[in-house]
Amino acid sequence: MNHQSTLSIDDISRDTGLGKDQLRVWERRYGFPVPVRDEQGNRRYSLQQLECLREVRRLIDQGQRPGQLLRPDLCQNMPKVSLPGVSESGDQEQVDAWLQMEHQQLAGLLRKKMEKFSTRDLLKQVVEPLIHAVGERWASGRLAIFEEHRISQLLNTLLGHCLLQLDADQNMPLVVFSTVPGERHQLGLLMAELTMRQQGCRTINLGPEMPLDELVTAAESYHASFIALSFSINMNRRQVVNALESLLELCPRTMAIIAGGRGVASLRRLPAGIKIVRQAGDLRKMFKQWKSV
Amino acid sequence: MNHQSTLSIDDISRDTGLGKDQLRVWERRYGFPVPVRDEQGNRRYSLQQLECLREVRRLIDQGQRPGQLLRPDLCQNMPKVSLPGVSESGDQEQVDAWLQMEHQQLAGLLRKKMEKFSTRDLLKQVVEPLIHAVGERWASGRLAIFEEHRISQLLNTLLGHCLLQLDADQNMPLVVFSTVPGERHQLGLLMAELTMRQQGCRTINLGPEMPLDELVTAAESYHASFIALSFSINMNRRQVVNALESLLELCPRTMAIIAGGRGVASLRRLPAGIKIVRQAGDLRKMFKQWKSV
DNA sequence: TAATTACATTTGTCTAGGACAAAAGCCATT
DNA sequence: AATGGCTTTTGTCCTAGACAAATGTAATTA
Repeated sequence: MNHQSTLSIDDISRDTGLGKDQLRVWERRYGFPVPVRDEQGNRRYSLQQLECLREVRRLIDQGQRPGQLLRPDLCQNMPKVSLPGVSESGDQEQVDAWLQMEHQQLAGLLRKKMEKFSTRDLLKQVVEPLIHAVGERWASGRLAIFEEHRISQLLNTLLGHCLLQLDADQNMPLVVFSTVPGERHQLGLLMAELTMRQQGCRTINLGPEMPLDELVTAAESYHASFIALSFSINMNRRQVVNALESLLELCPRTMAIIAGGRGVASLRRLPAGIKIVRQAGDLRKMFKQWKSV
Repeated sequence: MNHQSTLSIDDISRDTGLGKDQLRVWERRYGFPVPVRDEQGNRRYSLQQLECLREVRRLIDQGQRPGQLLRPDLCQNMPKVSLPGVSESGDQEQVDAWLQMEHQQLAGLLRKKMEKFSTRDLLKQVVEPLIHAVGERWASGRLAIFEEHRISQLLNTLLGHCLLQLDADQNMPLVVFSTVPGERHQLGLLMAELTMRQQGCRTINLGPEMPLDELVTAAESYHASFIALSFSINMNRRQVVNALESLLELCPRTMAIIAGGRGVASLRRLPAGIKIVRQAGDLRKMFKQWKSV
């Protein structure tokens, strides 16, 4: 009795990241997407609509507005993705080659690079270009979702491996890492942890999506000096600011909050008392300041 | 203008995992939780209510029913958690000690164990007891959420490390790993990947929560022979069966689906054509069969 | 020219109460 | 113990209205 290859509003919401209310109100206002109804009157979407909505999601993330974009006939003629003048980095070709390799080969290659390079060089020359390229491609629709996941997962294990080999310095501060609920990307988190561990910090990574009050409790219970959060470009500003403000309220004054990642780099004004990391240099400055206290 | 230390329905939904509709309908039916309202009539919950709802969540996951549990005065007198007669394993004391260690020490210890033991022994003697203990403690409320996350994350990097050291055999089948949307736990996934890689399988881990259609597309594009899914005990049966049925419809006949984990071990009848892994031995049998085709 | 300010529009999320099917509990029968 | 049928419980979906936060646009000031 499975509605053959049509999807419920719940399926669509899960697979596109759009809210259920959002889907219903779009239908009411813009006439898209209009699903068929089953015998109980529940919405049933087609696979084509799912595909289309994923595209819409990407375009909106890039700054397009629903009112401009959504028209009843959208499934038929999807506007081409407007490619922003991407400043492709120099390693472009190399990264291209990596992305086209067979998976086991790529894994082997990265493992070798890991042994050859220092952690610092590995981040600069391998991890960052890869993450950057994947992000670019995904945003412009040139990379399948599952490919993004595959690479993320691979980098995840790779970075974890690096991390295990770096020892912490008991005289350096303890930093707790996480992301706010709704932010699932943890690569940025691992990169941040790696960078700080490299400087000798003691680090505890709680993984993604820690409820804010739990996060504060955790940091207190571990006697941490810093809470570090990472925000990917996909997070919308409102969510980010909202989360940071809530966190500030919950947090004791003695704890410093560090925010990093693309989702936060472009923020104009944000809650006072939050430190934003835009460059690696900012970190060193921060710890210097911390030591002098 | 931040509503000081009261939470919106969105906050509560995020931090407890309960649906917004669910919260509203509970209020209507059982008189709990009843939030105060702000000047626009929107619900504002207290921190106490959040705490209480988390407890409720745990109890319901253990099999209690909302109608029995929820009463208007619930915040005042919370029923004690009923401890099931846990059959603690023999390594109990050791695991206890691990959980109470300082984080950096534990990390160091596990790293050493990793070097000393074979992958197989590591899984049996370190990883499985830890996961089991964490699961037990979490379910009975003896372990904070953030502690569960901390250990999971640590094991995650540990397992990733093991994985990088195992080589794949070109003559063995290619297996793609993921979890269905809604299943966020990825430790089981890593354990499964490790187990199969140990037998020489080529593996691709797509990380958790891959939309089902994407998952099938991925498996086809990599020319995989198997799709392996892992289900934690927290998934409810309906979701599991539903997901598996949908997947079967999308999947070409030449692809085999493997399901494993606590969430699937207790299932009576499930869609035909899905292979369930209850013991490690099942795997060997499966591959033997595969080779003979 | 660039930054403010004021006003208009767009857009996401909330609300209420009704409806209904799937899940769980219960009881009698094989 | 297992099966089939009945009742209750429970989560999710529905509609349509409301409103504030975000964004765009125009006018004004430095």
